[in-house]
Amino acid sequence: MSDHDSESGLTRGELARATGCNIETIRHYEKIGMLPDPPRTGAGYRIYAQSHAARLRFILRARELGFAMKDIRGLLGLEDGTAPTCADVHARTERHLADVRAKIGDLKRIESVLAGTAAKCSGDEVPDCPVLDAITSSFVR
Amino acid sequence: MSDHDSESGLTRGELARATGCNIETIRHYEKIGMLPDPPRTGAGYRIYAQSHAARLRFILRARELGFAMKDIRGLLGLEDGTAPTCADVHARTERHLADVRAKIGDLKRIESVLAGTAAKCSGDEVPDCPVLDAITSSFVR
DNA sequence: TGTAGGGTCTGTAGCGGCTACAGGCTCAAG
DNA sequence: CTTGAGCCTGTAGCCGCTACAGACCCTACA
Repeated sequence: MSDHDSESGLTRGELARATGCNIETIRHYEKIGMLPDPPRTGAGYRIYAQSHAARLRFILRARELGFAMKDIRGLLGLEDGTAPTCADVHARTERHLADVRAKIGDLKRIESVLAGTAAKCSGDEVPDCPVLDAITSSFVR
Repeated sequence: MSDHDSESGLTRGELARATGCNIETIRHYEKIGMLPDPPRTGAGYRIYAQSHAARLRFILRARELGFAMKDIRGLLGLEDGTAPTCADVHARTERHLADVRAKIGDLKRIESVLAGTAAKCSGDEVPDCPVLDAITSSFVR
């Protein structure tokens, strides 16, 4: 199978290189139904079309944006088999955005505790490490 | 075993309630060596001392602060069997703090992409959902 | 035509950090 | 003496991959 026998038609390795996705991950996504099973050659090799690549790229970008797998399924219309409406997508995005903001808040609280305690300790000889003390007595949230 | 036969001496369930930790998690931490095996009654019931409770609280707080398990091991002196020096603790905290800040940065980039795209879409009838378009074409990082 | 090397195929096991059973034992209260 | 809660062990499952092993196939070069 050369690179040029048709404009499309990628092997699994080619798809992996084209998308930057780990080759095993592609198989994984097929197994869990995130990517449709591609057609095969006589010998059983997968042949991916550009539509597969587009879908995989979508999944990878959504993942970069922190969407959970079940959200990505929803965005792809895999939950009930119907294409999601614009309102669906909007709602899902807003919910995810709220989660992201909450997580930022959590991490900022963590950051301030860590920064405060690390500043107290120069790393030199100090009895009763203030960092360990802070961990044993700090409450986050 | 009553609650009052000695000042200390907790069963597993009591320890779980006292620390807010899931009872199974305690067993898990013992299995992976984060908590020492406690002494047992004749019938095999675990009896935890206050030192176990203190250690478990330490682990739980460190976890709340987002430390990875291997860092917590380090903070507890479980990596090489020696108590960590103040400098060790400081370095580990600074490294973790840097990780936390990096994660905050990642999430903020994600937030801005999500907020920007969600704002473009009212959820009403719009051709070519801008959210899906943004996902298919946005790069984070 | 043979062979070496890459790529691909399948199935399965492992990671971290738990969580949730099943099936049995023990303990305290009534 | 029974009942029900709690404890014991071992094992399996969760997510989202990742990494094999062992077999097959395909291409290039001699």
